[in-house]
Amino acid sequence: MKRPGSQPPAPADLGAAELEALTTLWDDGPATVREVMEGLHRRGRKVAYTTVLTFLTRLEQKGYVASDKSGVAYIYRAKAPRERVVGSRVRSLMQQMFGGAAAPMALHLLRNERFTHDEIEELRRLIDQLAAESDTTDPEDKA
Amino acid sequence: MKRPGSQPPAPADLGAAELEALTTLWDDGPATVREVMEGLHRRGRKVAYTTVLTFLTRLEQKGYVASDKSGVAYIYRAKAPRERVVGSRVRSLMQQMFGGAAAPMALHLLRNERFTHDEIEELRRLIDQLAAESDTTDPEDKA
DNA sequence: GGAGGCCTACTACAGGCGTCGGAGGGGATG
DNA sequence: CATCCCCTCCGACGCCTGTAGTAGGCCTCC
Repeated sequence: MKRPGSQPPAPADLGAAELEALTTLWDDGPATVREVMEGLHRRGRKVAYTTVLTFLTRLEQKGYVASDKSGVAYIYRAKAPRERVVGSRVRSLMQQMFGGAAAPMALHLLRNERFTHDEIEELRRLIDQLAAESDTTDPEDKA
Repeated sequence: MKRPGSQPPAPADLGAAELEALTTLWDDGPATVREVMEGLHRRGRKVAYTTVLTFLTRLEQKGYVASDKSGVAYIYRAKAPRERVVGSRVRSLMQQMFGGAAAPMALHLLRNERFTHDEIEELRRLIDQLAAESDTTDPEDKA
């Protein structure tokens, strides 16, 4: 019972470094090992070429990236959608720290982090929208 | 350069299981190894007595809990404030997944999770409050 | 054709974490 | 006293992850 399939990016079996490598692929698009390495270096993670190769290989085994041989070197590209991975990590933290409840986490964020005017306005718009939906949807399933 | 002091709970050097043990202490108050074990069992983590002892010992080394010999067994109590640990984990995830930006994370949560009427109202109140503070505070440092 | 450079594959290793087992001490109980 | 039981200490093991060295293949440029 290690890792069942490989298609659907499982829960959160990614280390910090692996995740960062995957992030460079999300941000910069498909790339060779060398390019990913340069991306990591730019982000301040000074790792050796073979180390990056290891990350990419493991990411591929885990189903997060795919590679195509094209010309001289393999080109790696992210296979797992960023949103999916982000969602899964957020969920995981929510589970660990807030027993799976979203509201406390949202409140925590709003209370403890700083936001600009514009961000606050954007948040408010979204809240208003949620409130509107909630008014039209929830009455059905209230009791 | 392992772990400098031990007083201030460092970034996030806690495993999932260790964190869960710490959580039982937060939730149920100071407890013996056996009690923590029972707490973990209730939460669905079926671990052996000595395993729990290991968690607690490591947590103590890391400065997250303290123990006092009282009578037959040691009583362990959380030393690290829950809020502090929660904050640090949230920050860490925010760093990893959103480049350290709070707003995208908040928006992500609001967009992807479900909230009840009441929760939405509470969020709105908080947003309103932030907006008000922002109006009185930010104009100073706008340009 | 040999030297140098880039690429991949294989192997390795240390530290962290989850998980225990067994040894040893001390009080309670038959 | 012999047993039990509960507690703590020590040691261990396997897996995951970060990190990398080395070997071997292939192309290119003297």
